[in-house]
This record gives sequence, structure tokens and C-alpha cells, in this order.
Amino acid sequence: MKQPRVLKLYNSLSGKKEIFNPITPGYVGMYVCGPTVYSDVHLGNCRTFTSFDVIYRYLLHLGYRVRYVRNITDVGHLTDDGEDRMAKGAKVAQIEPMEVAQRYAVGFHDMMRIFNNLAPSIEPRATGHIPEQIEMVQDILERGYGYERNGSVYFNVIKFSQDHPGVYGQLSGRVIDELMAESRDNLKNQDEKNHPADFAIWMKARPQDLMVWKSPWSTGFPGWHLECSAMSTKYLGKTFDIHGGGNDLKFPHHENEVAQSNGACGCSPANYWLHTNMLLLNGKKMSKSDGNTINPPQLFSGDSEHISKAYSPMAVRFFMLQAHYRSTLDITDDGLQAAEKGFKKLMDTYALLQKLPVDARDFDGSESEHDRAILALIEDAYEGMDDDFNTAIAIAALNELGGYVNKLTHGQIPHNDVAPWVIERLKSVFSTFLFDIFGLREEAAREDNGTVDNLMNLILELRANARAQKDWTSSDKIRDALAAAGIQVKDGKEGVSWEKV
RNA sequence: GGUUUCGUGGCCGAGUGGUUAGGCACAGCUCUGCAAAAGCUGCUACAGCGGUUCGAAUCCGCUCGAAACCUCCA
Repeated sequence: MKQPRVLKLYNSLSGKKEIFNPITPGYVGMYVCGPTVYSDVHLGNCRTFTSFDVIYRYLLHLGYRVRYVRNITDVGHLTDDGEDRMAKGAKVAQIEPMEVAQRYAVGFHDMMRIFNNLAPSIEPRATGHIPEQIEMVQDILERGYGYERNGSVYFNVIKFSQDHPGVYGQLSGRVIDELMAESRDNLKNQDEKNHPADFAIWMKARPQDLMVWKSPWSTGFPGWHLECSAMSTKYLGKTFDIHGGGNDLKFPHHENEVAQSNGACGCSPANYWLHTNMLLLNGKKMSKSDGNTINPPQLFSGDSEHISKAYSPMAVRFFMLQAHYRSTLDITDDGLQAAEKGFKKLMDTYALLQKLPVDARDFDGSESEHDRAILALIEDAYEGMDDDFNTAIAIAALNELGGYVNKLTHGQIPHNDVAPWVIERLKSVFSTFLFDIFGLREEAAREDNGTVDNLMNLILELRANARAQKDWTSSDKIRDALAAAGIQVKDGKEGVSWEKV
């Protein structure tokens, strides 16, 4: 609908911005690596999925039919000790591994809704695609890129990289020889592998393993990287448009995915690889062990030593949107406060914009410099999004447009100086960006509660009476008492309003 | 140790070979009984040192500092 806009995105594979050309015009297949559901969702996850949510929304806005696949990993992802993450949680809580997965998958979905992220088109689970993964292992073996050892199957990275020069390591900038030199000697099942860089695509179960399936090689479970390859192939095809995930998945996860897909079918899985950057706290990556961490519920309740107050989900979302998705973003109390105010200001401006009249009676039909400036800023917002989804640029343009809204509202710019159709366009663009593309939503400033409204109306009426009689003592007492109760009274030209602070 | 990225005004954070990003904070003004709120205006920075260039914060080199990855991680 908005075609032809030229969309550019940064492809990790080539290391530069490229013009986006989908395989099938008008359609986009996008796969994003979802969470491993072994614990409460991490705030960093929220940033990644919020970034891809905006990407998804913008693609939709551009008129693409998008199939957005985001998996849930519920098996095969091992801890440092070589234990499955689900199984570990299950033993601790004395429940089934699938109960662990279910508990945290539900929590994850709740959090996605709180952040106003759209649901993906398909959300496949690794445990639901064991046959597909076994088939993929077979394909890899048939093509000679895997080998079996004691019931486990490993991917032969050396042979693969000899047959496909330049492929392994392209995404992460890694060199095989260095991998050999760097590899630690305490890696899992090191003795079974031909080479330290090889990785398991099927693992034979040990007696303590809880989640196991039968396969031609052994009773066991699939390797961690395999589920994404198998499920992306199943739902998007052998080669699809966009594969995304967090920066820290580049190596080894995504590198190995590329190798697996090439090894299984001789084709590259995705044309464009998009990676989001990390969320930092106090300038460092969050880490539970260091105590340098904050989770979403803490952010929303204010219950953390790192912040001074509670922040709403939309304030946090806006905070994320102010930075580009490929930049690290440092969470600070000051930064969050600035974002909270900036978000509120933009929403207030939007409310003012809704009230601007668009009737053309006193419009003289000429194009003013304001018209041109407003249209240019609208174009800036779009160009920002076209340039690798630069939400920061788009927000800046919206803020500048907000200046025009205020000046029109307060009469610094006469109404008849801006064409009615430009105002209409401004209204539509504002709402499109705020709600459809950025995925923000208005947060109830007050409970939808008639009782409170009625009480407030009564109180403010009493104060208005006092003020009419110049009884400043009474009127100020009311104002101060309300402030102490967390309610701010705002005296405006068109009357009094109030807000919970 | 290896690989990579980054270092922007009081704070957050875009961008980029030549034009004020934006937000927050701050200051002035308007409004106002006072204040708050709101609006307008102002606030010209790019780690340091060299080099390329008519011109660099933007390109190159070095130094210093930070972070990520190399091992589970969004």
C-alpha cells in the first residue's frame, strides 16, 4: 500500500545495509529464535522480541503478507553441566519437564502481551517437532556431513567447511583454525568428536535424562541448534527471507544453523540475518550471578535497588524504541525517567492533535511553508523506518511534528495556514506510527471508575467555588491535599483536569 | 590471549565527509492569585594524538577507555 518504499536492512551475513528484496514479491517469511522456557523471561528477551515486533509491524504496515515464526525451545538446550534446562528445573521443583516448559511459556506469553507484542503467526515447539529433527539428522548423514559415535551424531564442521569454503564463520566472523586453538578441553563429550568445533545434532540419552525419544541411532534427544533449522524449514521453506535473534546467538547457534541447513539440503537458510543488540544495566550485560540484573516485574513495581520508582510497560517499550535495535541500550534510572516523560508528552500531543479541526472553511487553498515542513517531517519518519527500522529517527520526527500540533493548538500558527488535508494526514500518520508501528498503547491514567470520577468532580467543584471567592487558603489546601494523595491538579485555560502521578 | 563493536553536550540517545536529530534536565518567557501543569525560546557536543581532504565528530593510523563474543545466554 505504501509501496514503493525502499526498505533497507542491515544483514549480518554481509555486514552491510542491503535493499530488502523478498523471495516472493509481497510476501515475507521471518524466523526469530524464541526463548528457552526454563525460567522467568529475561528483560533482554523482551527487548529482542520487542525489536522484532516493531520490524514485524512495519513490514505489515508496508503491505507485506508476513509469516512470522518464533519458536519455543523446550528441549535439547543444555546447561554448562550438560543437563537439560527443562529437566534441571523439573528436578528442583519435583515436577515434569513439560510442566516447567508450560509454566514459563505461559509467563513468557503474559509478558509479551504486557509489552503489547503481537503474537507470531506460528509458534512451534521443539518437542513437537522431534520427527522433523530426526529427518534432518538423516539428511545430514546422507549427505556426508555427520558422523555417529556411540549413539550420538555430530556435525562434521571440518568437512563442511572444506566443501563450502567461506560459509562456516561468515556470519560470526570466525575462523576454524582459531576455533581449534581456542576451544577449551572440558567441552561436553569432547572425546567423541573428531574436532572441537563439531557439534551434536543428536545426543544419546544418559540414564538421568528425562526427555528422550527413539531414533535410528539411540534413545536420546536432538541437539540444541537443530530445532530452529528443522522448524524454520518446515514452516518457511529451505530458504526464507529473514532470520533474526539476539546478537549472542550469532555464535555458535546461528552459525551452526547455517551449517546444518547447508549440510541437510545444500541451501542457505535465510537471505537476511538480523541481530538485535544487548540490553545493559550499569553499562554491563545483565547477570544474575553478579546481581547486576533487573526483571520486568521489578521494573513495573519499582522494587529494585537499580531504580527509584516504578515504570509502566509502555514507558519501558518507548525507552527501548528510542534506541536503534542494533545498539546496546543501557538501562538507567535517568534514562527511564526521560523516556517516561517523553512518552507521556508524545501521547499528550496525540490527544491534542485529535481535537484539531479539519474543516476547510477559512482555508485559502494555498500551500504554506508549514504544509511543506509537516509533509517533510512525515517523510523523515518513514525514511527513518525504511533505513533499517530506525525508530529513534522516526520518534524524533514525531516530536518535531508535535511542535506543530502545539503551535496550531495554541494559535502560534493560524489554523488556516495549514491545509485541512495536511492536518488529516498528520492525524493518520501519528496514530499509525504510535499504535500500529511502534505498538504503543494508551495507558489508563486513572482507573475506569465512575466513583472516583464523581468524587474528583465534586472536590474540584468545591475548589473552583473557593477560587471564585478568592478564598486561596481553601483552594490551596485542596490542591495540596490532593497532591499529597498522589493526584496532580492541572489548571488549564479550558478548565481544570487532574491526573494520578 | 583471539575476534568484533563502541567511546557524541549535565544525562539518555540518533546520525554523518560541509546544514541545530530528538528526548530528559537546566535557563528565560507566556499563561497564572500563587504554584504546578502546558506551550514557546535558548542551550552547537562528538575520548586523546597524528594523517588524508578545500573541509572530519564522520575516512585512515596510533594511544587510552568500555562492552560483547570466543563457553549456556535475547
